[in-house]
Order: sequence, then C-alpha cells, then structure tokens
Amino acid sequence: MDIKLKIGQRIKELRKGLELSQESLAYKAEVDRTYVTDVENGRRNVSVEILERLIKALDVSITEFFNSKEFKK
Amino acid sequence: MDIKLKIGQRIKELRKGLELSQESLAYKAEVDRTYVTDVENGRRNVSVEILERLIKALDVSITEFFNSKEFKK
DNA sequence: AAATAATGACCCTTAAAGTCCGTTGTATTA
DNA sequence: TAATACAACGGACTTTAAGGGTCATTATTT
Repeated sequence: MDIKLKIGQRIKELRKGLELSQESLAYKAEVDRTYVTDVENGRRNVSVEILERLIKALDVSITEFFNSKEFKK
Repeated sequence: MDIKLKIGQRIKELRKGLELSQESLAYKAEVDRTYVTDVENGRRNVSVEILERLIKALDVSITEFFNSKEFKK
C-alpha cells in the first residue's frame, strides 16, 4: 500500500483516539484544515517537518507513530 | 535536534553499516547523487515518498528506521 | 426536517522540494 | 605524481508540496 495512505490512516487512527476533529488537529499542528483532510486521505506527499508537527500534535513520539503494523515491512 | 539532521544521521549510520557510498545509495533509491549528501547533512526537508525509497534502499523497514534513540521523544 | 458541525473534493498560487550540471577538497593507491 | 573514489558545495533549472479559497457532501444534533 502507498506510504501516503498508510501515514494518513495512522494519523486518522491516532486523531480519533484523542477525539479530535481534523480542524483541531490542524490548529495544533499549525497547518490548514483542508490539508489534514488531504493527508488523511493519502493525497499529500508530506515533508518530514510537517509530518513531525502532526505527530507532535498527536502526542506520540516519531518512534511510536511508525511502530504500527503497516510500517513493518 | 532538528528532524532533518536526525534523519540524515540515521541514513548515514545505516549506509555505512552496509558499506555503501552515497552514490551507490543514490542509485539504489533512484535519487540524485548530490541529494544524498544534502539529506545526510540535514539540509533537505525530505518528502515521505523519497524517504521511503531511501529507507528501502537501506534494507530496513520504516519501523526499524525510526526505532532509534533520536526519534524516541 | 432543518440547522450545525465535520469532512471531502476541487482549483489555483508561490514557496520549496528535487534534479542536474559542474568544481573543489581529501584520502587512498599505483 | 597521477589516477581513482568519495564527499561537499554552488548555481540554474524543473517539478511539486504547502497553503488557502470555495462549494459539495456527510454526519450529528435540535
């Protein structure tokens, strides 16, 4: 599966776990609301600096973020 | 520390472990030769698609790549 | 059902990612 | 000394990510 989609799904999963709306997450990560929508739906080839902001806003470490089934081979 | 530099150092570390030159890694990952130099020195805000290519070329999973001290909080 | 909130899907700029040419410095080896 | 391999760096160029606008669609609530 596409890396962009894997990342999108992981973000969505963690966001839901925190009961945040896309808009709240966008605000915390200082990105546009529609951008979060696009990322979650695998339509954006995110850069690592933006990805780091999103991961931080989700209150997990980078290691934890990628320690999920879809990223293990 | 800057995420770009952390990624660069991790790539360099894994590349050296495989005894690859920057040019060989660039070839395997299908990126430009000069680009690998920049990434390793933390001067590039890599996109996830390119990063995935580099990680694959280093023969580790994404999980393993980020399962390293510098990415754990 | 109507109003409201949340998400999705376009489209369009511009700032930055990524490519490609070269040159330079350093270390190694013949 | 010359030849080879590797890494660093610069400039110019092309492509695309990031940001933001708008409207449509899908929950959710009253």
